[in-house]
Amino acid sequence: MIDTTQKKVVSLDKLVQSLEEQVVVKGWVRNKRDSKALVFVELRDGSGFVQAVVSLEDVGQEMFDLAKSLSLETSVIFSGKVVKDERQVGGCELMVDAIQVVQQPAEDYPLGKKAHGVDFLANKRHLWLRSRKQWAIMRIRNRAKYAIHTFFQERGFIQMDAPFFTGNACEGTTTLFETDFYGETAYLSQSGQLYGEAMAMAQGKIYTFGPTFRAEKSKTRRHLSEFWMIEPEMAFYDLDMNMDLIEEFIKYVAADVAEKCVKELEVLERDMSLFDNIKSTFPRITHSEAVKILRGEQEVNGKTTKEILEGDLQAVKDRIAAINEEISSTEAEMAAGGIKKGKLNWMRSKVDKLKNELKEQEEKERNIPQWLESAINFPPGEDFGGSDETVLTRMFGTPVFVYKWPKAIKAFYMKTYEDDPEYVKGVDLLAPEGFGEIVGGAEREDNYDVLLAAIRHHELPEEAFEWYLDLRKYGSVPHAGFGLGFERLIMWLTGVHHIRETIAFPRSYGRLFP
RNA sequence: UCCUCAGUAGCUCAGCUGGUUAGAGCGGCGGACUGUUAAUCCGUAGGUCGUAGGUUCAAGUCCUACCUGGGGAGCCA
Repeated sequence: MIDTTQKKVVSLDKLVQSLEEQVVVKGWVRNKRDSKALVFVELRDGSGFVQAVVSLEDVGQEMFDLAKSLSLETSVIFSGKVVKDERQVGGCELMVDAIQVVQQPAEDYPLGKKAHGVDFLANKRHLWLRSRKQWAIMRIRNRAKYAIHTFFQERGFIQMDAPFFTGNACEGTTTLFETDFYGETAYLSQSGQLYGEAMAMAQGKIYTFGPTFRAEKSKTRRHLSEFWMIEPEMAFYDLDMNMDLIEEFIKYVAADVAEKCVKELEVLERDMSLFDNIKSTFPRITHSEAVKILRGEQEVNGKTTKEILEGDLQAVKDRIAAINEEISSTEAEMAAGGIKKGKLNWMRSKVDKLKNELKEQEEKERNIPQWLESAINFPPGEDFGGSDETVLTRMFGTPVFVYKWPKAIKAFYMKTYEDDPEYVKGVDLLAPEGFGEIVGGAEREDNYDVLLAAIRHHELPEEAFEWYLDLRKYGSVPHAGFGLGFERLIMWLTGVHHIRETIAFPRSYGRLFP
């Protein structure tokens, strides 16, 4: 039994500050390697990681055998001396003098050290969260959330909570979850925006930060049934001010995460060029310009979509050739024999990785011509598909604002251009690297008659919008706001290619457990 | 709802135009190794090949339906 009251208990992220001291650490066994007189135990405690070294000479046979018997994810308390070791990631390791097992699992830990498939991991999400990569993502999510609140709080925004139960499908477009509300049909909220507008007329500048629900049977890596959204709403803001705010906001959050989550981004091997690209001014183009760019009628930095995409396609083809070459040469080498087992394993895992990359590249090879086809033949006045967003941001390499949208494809509450009534003052911010639309916003229609006409035109139940129309009746002002998909932002910041990894327990089509 | 790909050991996968008794690595277990970083060596256990039909002398392999999952479309953040 280790007397934790007599010794200094240290969290692993701070361990290096206690060099040459006797300390106690508490955590879980992440991995273990043993030999005749040494056991290496990799520990994690939530704050960080360390390698603990148990030497037979130091601890005696009984405790050494205990160390040897530790299995993955055993919860433990170790005491020992912190020693400097440049070979270790944290710069130090723990020379153990005593071990206490808190709980030793009776069964093998289901998650191995080798890669698993997505379905298996999703079913073991409650355990998957303990792994390094998920640990890093959850910490970045936490930091981003903190940064978002800080950003708005420092600028005088008031946080508000919009209701989850709503009486009507407010924008009338998406499929919502139905529930029973004391005998009445209620829906789970798909957006807090309309309520945010009411609060903005009371508080000036507000933001919501809560869950929203969409019952779309989407099976893509960008969709969730339950996700978190940040929805600021500002009185006396027009579209330009809205875009200024979005840009400042995104830059602030990204810079904060880049500064405060260095370790986490390292674990994720995030390509840090993102955080440089984001420093430049985000281009602002109208929907009509975006269409021209897609169709190849307008160049970006002297290049057309055709030139860029054909270049990308060639690069993909070269990569495929290179992968195939590497796979066959490695396999030939393996078949030739005379290779040590360790090396052979290494080669085998290399081939596995290459084959996976090959599948991805081949998918790209199939996709790019379709993307180009879709871009070049893009019908003016339509909304963008996923590939069009990818193509568009590919042209710039930075986030891009697309504003001034055709009225027909946008929501009823967006303000019409006074001098160009076929267009509305909506704006989307598209993230690069294929992450797609992360922000959707607009200046809201503030004229009572125009808004009422829009509600009727969209055949929405007028009585449900009476209170919303009231906002235009009593002291209506120009106002604007936007919605940021929190998980999409996290995807982009972390570079993970699946939105289901950005939230602790994702809810998506076909996934209710764990 | 539609298109598309997949389901073989606990996990990740191989299994060719159907043809003896179903393969590997990891993990497990037993043993060896004084410094290892999913990556030392030897041995060992582990499978009604998603389900149900069908074709055939013969089905993991071909056909049909269904189930489950991946990716995408639609819709969106």
